Amino acid sequence: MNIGEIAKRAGVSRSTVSYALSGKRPVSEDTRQKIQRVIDELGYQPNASARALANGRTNTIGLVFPPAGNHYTGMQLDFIGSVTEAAAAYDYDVLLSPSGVDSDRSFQRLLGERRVDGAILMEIRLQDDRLDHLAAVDFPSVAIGRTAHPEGGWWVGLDHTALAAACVHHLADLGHRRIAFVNRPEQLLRAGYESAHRGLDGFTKAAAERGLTVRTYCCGDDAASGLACLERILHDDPATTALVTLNEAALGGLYRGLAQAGRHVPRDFSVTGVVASRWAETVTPQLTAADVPAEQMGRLAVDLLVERLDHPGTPARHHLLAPPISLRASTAPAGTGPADPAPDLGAPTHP
Amino acid sequence: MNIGEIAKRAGVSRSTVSYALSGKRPVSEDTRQKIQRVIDELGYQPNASARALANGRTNTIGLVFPPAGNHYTGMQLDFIGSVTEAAAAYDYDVLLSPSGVDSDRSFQRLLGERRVDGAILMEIRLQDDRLDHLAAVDFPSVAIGRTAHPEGGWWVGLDHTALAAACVHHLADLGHRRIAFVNRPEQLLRAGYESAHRGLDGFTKAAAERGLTVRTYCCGDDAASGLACLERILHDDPATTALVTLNEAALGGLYRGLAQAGRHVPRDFSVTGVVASRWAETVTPQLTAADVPAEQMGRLAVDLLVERLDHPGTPARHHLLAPPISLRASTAPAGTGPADPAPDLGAPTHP
DNA sequence: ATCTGTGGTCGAACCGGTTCGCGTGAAGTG
DNA sequence: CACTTCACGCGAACCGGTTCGACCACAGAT
Repeated sequence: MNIGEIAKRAGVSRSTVSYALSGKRPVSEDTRQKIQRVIDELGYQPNASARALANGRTNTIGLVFPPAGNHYTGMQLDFIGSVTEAAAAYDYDVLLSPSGVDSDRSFQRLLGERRVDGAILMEIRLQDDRLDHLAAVDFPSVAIGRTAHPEGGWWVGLDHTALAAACVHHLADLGHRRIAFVNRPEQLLRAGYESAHRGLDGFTKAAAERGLTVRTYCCGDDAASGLACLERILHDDPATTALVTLNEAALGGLYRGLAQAGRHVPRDFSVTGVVASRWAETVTPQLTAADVPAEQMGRLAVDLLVERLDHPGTPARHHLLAPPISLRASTAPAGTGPADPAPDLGAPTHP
Repeated sequence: MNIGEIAKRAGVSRSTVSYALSGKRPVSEDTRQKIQRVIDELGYQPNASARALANGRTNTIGLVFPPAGNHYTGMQLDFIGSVTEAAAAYDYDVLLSPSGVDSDRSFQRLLGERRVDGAILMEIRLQDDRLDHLAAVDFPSVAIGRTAHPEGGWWVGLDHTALAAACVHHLADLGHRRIAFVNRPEQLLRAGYESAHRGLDGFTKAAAERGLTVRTYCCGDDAASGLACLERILHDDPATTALVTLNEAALGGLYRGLAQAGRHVPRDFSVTGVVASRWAETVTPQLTAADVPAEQMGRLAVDLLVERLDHPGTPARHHLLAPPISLRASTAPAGTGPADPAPDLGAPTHP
């Protein structure tokens, strides 16, 4: 079931079969049909490894998606799905690598062993050794996210600074004066995750601009952490009336914490942030948030990578997205509820 | 940067380098060190395609994960993550294929072009043409899920029948007499998805056994559908006091519907089902449910596949899991709330 | 001193494709 | 009619590994 077998049965040489298939040289209609019949009959498909070896391309792209903390987030799922489908449209397959760093065996395999033609990286850090490495060896790649110095790179990113600022302005416009920021886990912040840093920056600057009183928190990527975080927020400043979050996995926990503290959303407390729409719509009341356009980003990343692969030497391109805030039901003007919380609500307990 | 270059610089033949690397024939300590030095110096890594071509194994497994309906579910994410990590531990890479059927280009590439040594399939149907095809050509694969006739196959599955029944018994024990079943989308049921069918079976039989009054519903995989579904449930039978669901993506919508209808969970209405713990813990109150052990299932699937690859001819094995129900906060004895809902609650409206 | 065994190495063949150079015969051109 | 042009097909080399058979040197056995 290899090309030699086909050639033999069709009574031609191996090269003729190859040319009949690729069309890179003319082949008479007669022999082409003869070959095609044999191929259909035997159900022949050329071996991918042999082809890759011969022409130096694997027709595979690598998707590097390190676990964020200990588990994977919903946003990662959206990226994986959209990247895979976009790649399939270009007849590329996608190879997964859970690598967090440059030195991971899996990362080394991708590059060193030339398993993939190019790579898409997720969970970018402001200083990212993987991207540095890739740039140093001039390996075609596209980042979903951007480093501290994205100039001259290929990436598709979200303007977390602007998005977080927009959330602040939205709350400030509604009259909120004391708001909290719920970030990704501390370990990710320390590791330099760009969304965590840029989001925090945007929040802090916009809050200063509007003269707001703020507190910022790190929060684990799960509901229990969200609950605990909300309890800390209300403990630290019971007069807080709103929060902004980047942490979609904690969202359910934040809501639960508010419910347990007797704060009704949005009457007593407004919640907003930067979250994929599927999560924003899951909670009750639905979250007013900047929707992360994950499918679009995945598709754009593949488009960029394919362009880079097809036209080596093209100057670098990128896309910086800043989706608008979708008004749903979790924010409301401040002060419609009690301005000062009842004294016994300061440190809520739970079962 | 190929093996010939290494050989030249080390002053030996290509075959000697190969043997030094693989250890399949003795190589003197001297030459081995000489070779190793050159390799370290040049950072040489053998080309994966060439190696795959020569020894007929790609060291890659395929993960076939069709979109469920139009998008991907959280459970799929958990599988993808755990499969990828388990595979990495065996030094296997994972190739993604979003194929729904046998004839997809991406599926054909995986098999016909021999891109992978084996495959793991998700979203199994009771009659699954992909599995039939794989069995026919004796291609090593493991299913996450089981068909109508799983005998003699390799799979790791969840006992949806028993799990759904356990939910029913749990509710019946609490005194609920009128309960609803919220299934996956109708299109998936029609397509023969095993979880949807076996879950429905288990629910129906157990309900009959306990003499309960039931209604069953299909529901889209998103919050809006969940809300709509709950409205239908209360419209069709306002006396319903509990529901069982397999649909984790609809969960948020179901809760929202209950809230809008003025039914307090769990006082007026109990909710349970078969749902991954990360989702069960996100909603408020947390869901009492049979937790889908997705990470464990992914790991087991990889274990089975690797065993099958390493020892061809081993008799088929499988794992059928039936995790217990985790008691959380969404179920309570029936009848503690109003037995008959207030008349104006029959057909709730929403903004 | 010859035979046998074995550690160590090499050259060549092979995996299954692609591609280059060349040869052929027929058609087109002056 | 000689001369180019081009469609068509073949054989051989190549991609970068692995593996088989053979060879040599030196050890221990007889």
